Amino acid sequence: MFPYPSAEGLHVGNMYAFTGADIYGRWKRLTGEQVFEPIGFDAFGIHSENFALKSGTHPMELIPSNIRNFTRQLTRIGAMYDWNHVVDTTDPAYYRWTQWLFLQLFKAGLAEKKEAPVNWCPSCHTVLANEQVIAGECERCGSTVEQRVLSQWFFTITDYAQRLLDNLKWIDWSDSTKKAQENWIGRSEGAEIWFQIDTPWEAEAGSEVAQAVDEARQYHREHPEDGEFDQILSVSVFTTRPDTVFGATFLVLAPEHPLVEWITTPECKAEVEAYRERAAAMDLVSRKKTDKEKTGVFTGAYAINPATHEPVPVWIADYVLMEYGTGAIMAVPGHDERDFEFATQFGLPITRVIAGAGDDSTSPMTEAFVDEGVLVNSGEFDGTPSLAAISKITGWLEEAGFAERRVNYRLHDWCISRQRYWGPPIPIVYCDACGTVPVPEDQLPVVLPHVDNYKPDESGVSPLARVESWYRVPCPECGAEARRETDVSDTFLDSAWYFLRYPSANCDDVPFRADITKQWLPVDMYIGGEEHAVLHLLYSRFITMVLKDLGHIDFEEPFLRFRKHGLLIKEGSKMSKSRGNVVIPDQYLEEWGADTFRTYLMFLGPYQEGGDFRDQGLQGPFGFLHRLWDTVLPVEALGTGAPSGEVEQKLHATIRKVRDDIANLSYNTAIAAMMEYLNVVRAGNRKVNRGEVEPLVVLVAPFAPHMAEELWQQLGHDASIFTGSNWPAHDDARATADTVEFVVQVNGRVRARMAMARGIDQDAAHAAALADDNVRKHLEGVQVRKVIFVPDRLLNLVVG
RNA sequence: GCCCGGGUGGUGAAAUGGCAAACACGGCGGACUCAAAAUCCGCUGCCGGCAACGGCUUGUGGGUUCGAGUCCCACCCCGGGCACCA
Repeated sequence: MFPYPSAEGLHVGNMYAFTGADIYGRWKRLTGEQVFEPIGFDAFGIHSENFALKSGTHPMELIPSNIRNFTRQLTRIGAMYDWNHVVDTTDPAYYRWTQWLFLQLFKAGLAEKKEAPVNWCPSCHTVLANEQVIAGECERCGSTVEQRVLSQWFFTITDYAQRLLDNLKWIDWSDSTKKAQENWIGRSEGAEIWFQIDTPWEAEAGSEVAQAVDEARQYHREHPEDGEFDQILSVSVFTTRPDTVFGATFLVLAPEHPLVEWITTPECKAEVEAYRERAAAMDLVSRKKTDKEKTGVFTGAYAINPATHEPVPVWIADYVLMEYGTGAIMAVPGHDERDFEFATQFGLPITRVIAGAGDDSTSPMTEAFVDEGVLVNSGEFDGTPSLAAISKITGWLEEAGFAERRVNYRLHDWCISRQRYWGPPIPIVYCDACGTVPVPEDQLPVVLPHVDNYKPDESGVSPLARVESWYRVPCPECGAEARRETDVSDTFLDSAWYFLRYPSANCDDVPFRADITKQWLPVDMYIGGEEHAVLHLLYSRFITMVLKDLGHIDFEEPFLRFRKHGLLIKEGSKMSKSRGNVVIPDQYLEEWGADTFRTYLMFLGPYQEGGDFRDQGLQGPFGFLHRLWDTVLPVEALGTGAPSGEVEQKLHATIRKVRDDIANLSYNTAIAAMMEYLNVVRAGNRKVNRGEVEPLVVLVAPFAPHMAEELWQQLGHDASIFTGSNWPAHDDARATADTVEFVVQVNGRVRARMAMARGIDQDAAHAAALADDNVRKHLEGVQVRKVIFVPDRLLNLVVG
């Protein structure tokens, strides 16, 4: 994963991630594979822009200087990057193709413009992401955040929800990452159910509502086969619990629901309007707080429960969200905690329709019963187990024309518009005559102009909207005066396709060349932090699927294997600027060298779980590498005999273990195995042979490439250790020792350990055990009832 | 509330159901040194014992098993993610 080049410079977390990936790549190369290991810079986005605003340096100067600094640091960490294929998302030669990508989605109908509520900080004059709203206030200035409705570009990623979910079954990714995506996509199966409005009042003659109802009635008379009339005068709800429909004692609509205007009675109008206004002003984060007290108002309207045929009141409340399902729910207070709370607060009826163990149809309800049970108070379905009733009742309502089976996803469409400056302009032109016109591909890139005042203002539009000379352009179709889109696109779009660009980074005429892409992609191994589990990794998958569907590539998953690495902490606590405990690699590289630093980072804990960085810990790998150096040099002092005996066995076992551990990213135990081997080689100050250490130099090369390279040359090789395939072969037969340490237990407690020949049979082992004094002592006066024999491991004598 | 991780010596951590604590750090003792650093050697989970050896020990409580850090059930704590998603 390429870094965001911050002004602070390379963080040790970056280096941790990159080193882990580099070791895997270097190991692959040592085994003779061709490896492409690229690096680049994800340099657009609000992060850089905010830093630029604060520091007073324009992003167009700030970013190149940050990239220079990062490049300097990255050349020192010992990674084998291909510096001829660097990608920089802010380079017009790159974002030209990001804009091209937008156009492909636009032409395929996957990009659409629609109104959407956003968080707005009235003092910073900017749209805020949900993460930037803390307790209803702007994280930077503390002003109360408002909700605004803006027109934005969306990618319809929801069209791909099922496929994004299905492919998770076969891609080889860390389980926790797959699980996070599964939760984010949030598939729920259920039903859409229609509740007909039982209008208890006559709409004011001549009013909009009365007119619309008349039109609908008229249409229905002419087209009875459509059933449109029912649709207009009914509330459609989504539920995963159709089994509880007999307990739906009221309906709740989201305050923004369009039907509210139609059904609210004149008496309730004032209150409803006031409530809707309040909800509209509230920021999106605090509105969704679960611990907030339930609020809501009655619309005056009633709807007919299709199961009970009873009228139920229709309310509006902000705990129902317009963007999920149909924006309306059937409230079942007896069996849903939120509905129960709402009903209790407003004195609405609560009916039990599912009985748990020990309940009957009249058991009082003091809290929502959400478990499985048996249906009660549900007409002909009484006695049905609730799980089975889900399908039965759905079918029954379907037959009567009141329901339809439905799948809903929590995943929302991807809003890619940003009313900011530091991003690629969205390549669209608005023309009065031609409408929304895509910029022709041969006119890309739409270059982001250098703008001195790029600070966002209260208008809610991008800073580019103040640059008339830039946004006034002739329409590409009719030539009339037209206006550019002044929003830029989301940074996540830049990073959703960069892996495709890497191998083709030097191609000017296409985003990625077909032959090169075929050779190198999809990515064989992708390593990165869990913080990107959903956004980046999901968007990349979506974009790849789209490009496959549009015929640009022939695979639909970008990363065949993904492994997340863990989080590095410092002496027990999270690294942060405010704590002042952030580890800057520079000083460590200076003091210890890249080889020691890399090896330590990989040794301090299991790579996929993270670990605790302690300065003292560097001593271990430092000593190990130095001992290796001292053992190999001077080369003339090394003996020439072939490895034999214990050293030979340990060598073969070590080669195998290091290979297996690197393949599993278990770097810490790979390093421990190499240390153990070196300890055996050096034990008792024995004479060391060349054949015993030369393979170790190769094993250590992925971790300490500089030193390994030097030792390799000292050992007389001309070419780099990473050319050809120098990974040593091992022999499984020689990796196992002839004798094993065998354990004798009495009742599961170890009473003796003895060296035995490998492959010894039970009788011989038993005889040897009985010859041991301590074992005999523990067998005195008792009878052996059972003997457990585990070959080459242990003998357990069970006595009683 | 839901979904992932995790809880093992003084510390970072190892351990296909089969010797808990590999590998390191730190500490203690020793060699070298006038001395210190560096380096090298030895010891180092806890309790008892001169020792042989014995007992105890992987967050808590139960269970399965000849045998559990590992599997099952219930719970506690820590880290991360999602969250009024019907």
